[in-house]
Amino acid sequence: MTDSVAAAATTTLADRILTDLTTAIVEGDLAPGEKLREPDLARRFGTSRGPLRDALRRLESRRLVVTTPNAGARVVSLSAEQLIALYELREALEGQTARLAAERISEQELGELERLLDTHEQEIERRHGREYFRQQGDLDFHFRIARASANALLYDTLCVDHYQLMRLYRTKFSNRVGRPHRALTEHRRILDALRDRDGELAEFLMRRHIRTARSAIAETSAVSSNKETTS
Amino acid sequence: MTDSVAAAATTTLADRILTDLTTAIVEGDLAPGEKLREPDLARRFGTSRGPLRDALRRLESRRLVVTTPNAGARVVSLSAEQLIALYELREALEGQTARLAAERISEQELGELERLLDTHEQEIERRHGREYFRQQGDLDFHFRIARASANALLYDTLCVDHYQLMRLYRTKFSNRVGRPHRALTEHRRILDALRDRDGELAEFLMRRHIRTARSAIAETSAVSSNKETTS
DNA sequence: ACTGCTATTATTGTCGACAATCTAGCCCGT
DNA sequence: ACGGGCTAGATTGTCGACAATAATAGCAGT
Repeated sequence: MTDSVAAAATTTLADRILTDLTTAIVEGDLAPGEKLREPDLARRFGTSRGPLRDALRRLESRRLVVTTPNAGARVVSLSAEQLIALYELREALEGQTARLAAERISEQELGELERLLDTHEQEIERRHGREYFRQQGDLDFHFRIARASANALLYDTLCVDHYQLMRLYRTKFSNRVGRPHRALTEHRRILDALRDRDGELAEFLMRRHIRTARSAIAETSAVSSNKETTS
Repeated sequence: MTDSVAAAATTTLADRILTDLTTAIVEGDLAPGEKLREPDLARRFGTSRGPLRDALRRLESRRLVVTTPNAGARVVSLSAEQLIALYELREALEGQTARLAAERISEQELGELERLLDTHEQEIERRHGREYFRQQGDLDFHFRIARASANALLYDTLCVDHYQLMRLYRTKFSNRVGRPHRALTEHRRILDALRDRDGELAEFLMRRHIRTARSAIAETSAVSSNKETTS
């Protein structure tokens, strides 16, 4: 489900710690900026510090923790500037996945995408479309396109290296009224472009779609930074 | 020189191993696909396996080694398909850096880029422009633009995570006659676009520039795979 | 000779302890 | 009272040894 090719059945301790720590961070159990003390965490997961350090290193490569030599690891805490940078990265990567997907997506994948968007529409209409599920679904749409781009490196960079980071910083900003409908429409247009095998248009629409989300963030953070300077 | 902000003066053992192993891989001292046995490497670098495993994990995040659980690490060995995927990733990332750099680059950085290209021209003319130096210079141009994009995440993804991998797989393909001149011209056009603050054009030119290199690779690998099937 | 199993070996995964470094609180001098 | 240096505690970095898993070589049987 998560990885590309059939993952090895054997699961090492560091693997388990990695997933547990990841959920702990994303669910907010470990707050952004919080110090991650190796002895504490080792006790918490019932292992020694060896596998734990291993897991921390992998979390670092997924940008969920930042480490400074001799000073340990902290949960990542993105500034508004860094969050915008993340969206600028997404815009580039996902634009390319859309372009490539238009050339390479299969009929079956097109059908699955269509059904996915139908589900989203229903969710939004009966207002079960509350944040949590909708967000997951939104990312699901984006990641299926990444998979359809048939570029494992692009897929990994997006869906492995930055997936949890996006999840972590998504909650706070995508709750403007009317946005779900708008986003769904944008998704449908992108799907149309894919079906037409129009890579150029698919990229254009995908980039604009992400840029829209980025703008919302930029506004929000501008407001909050104003509040800071005012208070 | 390598990192963005002033790197901490303290250098841990894992850091030293990381750089040494990186050069060993890029210089070809460790061949692609070669098994990396932890006890051997630990002896080679005169440390224990702890810091070595640490370094291996970081090399994994830079995609220079691939690790499978309980089976150890190997030096990366890209297939033609994966190499093309790398260039598709570069096209997306560097196109975006060019676009952003057009908005954000300083006059001083513009001047430095111009001087760099002048140096390249001289190198090419007196045919000191043999592969090694030219490649370094080429990457230098690309990375200065990444820096000028003022997006630390984009810069790191390109210049930290994928730099050595690009170095490793660059030697083999960029030696077509006349290509240096052509590439220099393309670089100058990109610089023009940056100076004009024309982000859209800068992105277009950068993407085409990288796509050209990718096509050369696709041809070469097609030829070699033909040879394989013929033999 | 070849296939399949078994035992040995080697390599990776994990652990606890020691050394080096950083952090925090205290004491002292001005 | 305030600041600087010093000591004590805690935390990270490193090491060597043990356990678990995988790879290999040898052997037996067909």
